[in-house]
Amino acid sequence: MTGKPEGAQQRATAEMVARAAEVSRAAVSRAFNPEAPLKPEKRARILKIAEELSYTPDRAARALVTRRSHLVGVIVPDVCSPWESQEVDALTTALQAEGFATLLFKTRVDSSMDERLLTYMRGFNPDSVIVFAENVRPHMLSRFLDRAVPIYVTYPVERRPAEREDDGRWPGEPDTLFDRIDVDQWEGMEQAVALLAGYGCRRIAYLSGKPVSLGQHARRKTLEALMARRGLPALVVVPGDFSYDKGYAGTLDLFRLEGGADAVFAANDESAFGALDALRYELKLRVPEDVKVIGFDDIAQSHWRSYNLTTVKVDLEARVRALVRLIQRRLKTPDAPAIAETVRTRLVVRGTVG
Amino acid sequence: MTGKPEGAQQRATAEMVARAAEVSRAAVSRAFNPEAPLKPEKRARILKIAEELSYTPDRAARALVTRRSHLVGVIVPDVCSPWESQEVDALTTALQAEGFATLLFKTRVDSSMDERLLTYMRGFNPDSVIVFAENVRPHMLSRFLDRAVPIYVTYPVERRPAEREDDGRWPGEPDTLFDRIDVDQWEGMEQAVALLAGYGCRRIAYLSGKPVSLGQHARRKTLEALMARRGLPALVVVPGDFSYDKGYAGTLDLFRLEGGADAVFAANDESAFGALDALRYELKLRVPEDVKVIGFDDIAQSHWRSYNLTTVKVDLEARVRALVRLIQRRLKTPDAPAIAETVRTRLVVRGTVG
DNA sequence: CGCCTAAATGAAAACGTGTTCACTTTTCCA
DNA sequence: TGGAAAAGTGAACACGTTTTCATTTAGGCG
Repeated sequence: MTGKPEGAQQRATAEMVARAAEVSRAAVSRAFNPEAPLKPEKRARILKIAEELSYTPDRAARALVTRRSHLVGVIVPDVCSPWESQEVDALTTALQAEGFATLLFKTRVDSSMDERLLTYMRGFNPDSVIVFAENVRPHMLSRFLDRAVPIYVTYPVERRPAEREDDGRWPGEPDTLFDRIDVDQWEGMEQAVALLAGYGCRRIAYLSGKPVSLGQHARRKTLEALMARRGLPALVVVPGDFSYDKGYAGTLDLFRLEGGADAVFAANDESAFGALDALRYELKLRVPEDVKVIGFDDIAQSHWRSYNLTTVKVDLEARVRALVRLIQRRLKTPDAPAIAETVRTRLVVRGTVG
Repeated sequence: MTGKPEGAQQRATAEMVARAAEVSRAAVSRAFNPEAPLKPEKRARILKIAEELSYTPDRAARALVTRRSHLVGVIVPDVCSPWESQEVDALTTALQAEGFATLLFKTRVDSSMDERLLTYMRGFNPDSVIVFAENVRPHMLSRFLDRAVPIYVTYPVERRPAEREDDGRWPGEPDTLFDRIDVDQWEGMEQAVALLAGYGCRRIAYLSGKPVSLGQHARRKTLEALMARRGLPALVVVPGDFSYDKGYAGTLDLFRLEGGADAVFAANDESAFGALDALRYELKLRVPEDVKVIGFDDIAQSHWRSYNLTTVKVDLEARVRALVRLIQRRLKTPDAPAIAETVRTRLVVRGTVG
């Protein structure tokens, strides 16, 4: 008994279908391309025979001549993270519906973007590349990928002030080379700060994510700007790395060594869970009575009864829709000017505030 | 300012490298294949020039002639689920290290396996296919994929009794056509039942997963066999679908309508969280004092303080290692007999028991 | 220095498809 | 019915590789 049993026929080829249908190979090719001119009854006959032989055009061969692989490279630091897996899930579904396939690659968010990974990925000829690693800056990508390949970097920005303060990390405006999806963090965070202020919170702590993440950096800047507007005291910044464990430990440090806070604003939901558990089980504080907690993302776990987290929701569906729309547009008109779409955020109020 | 600026040169081709290095195209090809005969200094020169032109062999073209795409198709029902995302993550890392890329597809676990998806996927010529959808039976796959493509179905089985009782769903032993990774659920569940019995639990409920899942079905069978051995009363089966919400609702039903239980054994960790929250926050019962709870998988969230779940851990790393090992073996010797590797399970004791 | 063997090399043939370009057939209108 | 325009069709080329097969070059030994 072998893994490749006797009947292991090779895949059917267009040539074989052509022979069986007594037409030319070109006709077979045209049968699978709806726009190509071909007499309807002939197309039907060809497709029928193709079905019987279970023939499908070989995408590798097709890619060679059409310059379209229908592959979309997706670079993600950590598929395990609930937020990223949610994003990969939605994206894969959307791409699949449009005739693409997801080519998944992993990088480490704490390493600078691996040059080898980009070269490696390029070998597969993706039609497009989506980078969810927030530490990746476009100028890295431009060195290694063909300009013809549209690249999408999801880069969360603060909306106001329009000028970015810490621009050393985003030099020379190379971002206009790429289409971009921006997450407007202002709106949701404005609502969050308003809510906290309404409850009289003054001393607010920010439980940060990995320092290399541009997104969490923007989050902190936004928070500081919003608090300054309301005349609140300076933000207390607690180092973190997006993980539950760091959220837990950081919160312990905050309350044992740094004098605590009225509210903890976490860079993402997962670390907010860590903060919650530290407050409740280790520090014996009540949430929301003693301390308020707010997260960022609104992952599926946030509505679980044990956490029931108030959080700033990013419109993931809209983000994925925009992404796919931009890819299609770019592939259709490669020379169109680069554009940036913006995705909104809004506060979801649950049990950890009020 | 356009998305495809003036300097948008096409990708370098072997032909261009050959011309620049004043050698033949064949030499360039050989330079990238370490086993191919080529004078060392010449290889070095070619590689240097290739580097300068940032040339990489086109994998689509290469696949056409070598019949190796270096693509591995992975079919997953739901990337969002913590367990599956953990598996995809580990697998992607391992495949990447071996020179493969993950081609990710999504199906719905509650649908019967979509035939269109398989045909669609086949068009990309994956070297191998890994199916994590537990409802997929091999005979579906054999109709749509070439026999030359090794397929891996992860199929959790009960170890003892060796004979499977409900074999209608796994007809005619077609499984020997494919390499297989089996999860031996017996060992870990034996430990779990022993622990529960030690605490005097007699009325045990099983919070099941989706009915179509062969894995959860095997889990129930194993549990029943283990309980029968110890002379425990019959298992109380609560319908579920692996989700938190169903775990929550199912547990409410169990205690309000079915008379409750001493212990709840959930088909996976996520639904165990639902059970826990229902017990604590809605039914006002104490865990583990009033009711014990045990999960299955040991996902990352299980050690979070709010849950701190006792659970049966599946050795994910071993499973992924075995998977990659089997793929390599099959690609090297396509005619080798099909084999099945077994992955162990063991109980991780945390706070929800004892 | 000359022969024989082994290693290195390039020309050319695949691999399976899409597409151009002539060519043939059909359709439509006068 | 004739002719022109339109539509349908097939042969051949291109896409970028790997690999076979002659051929050339280098190497070792007498």
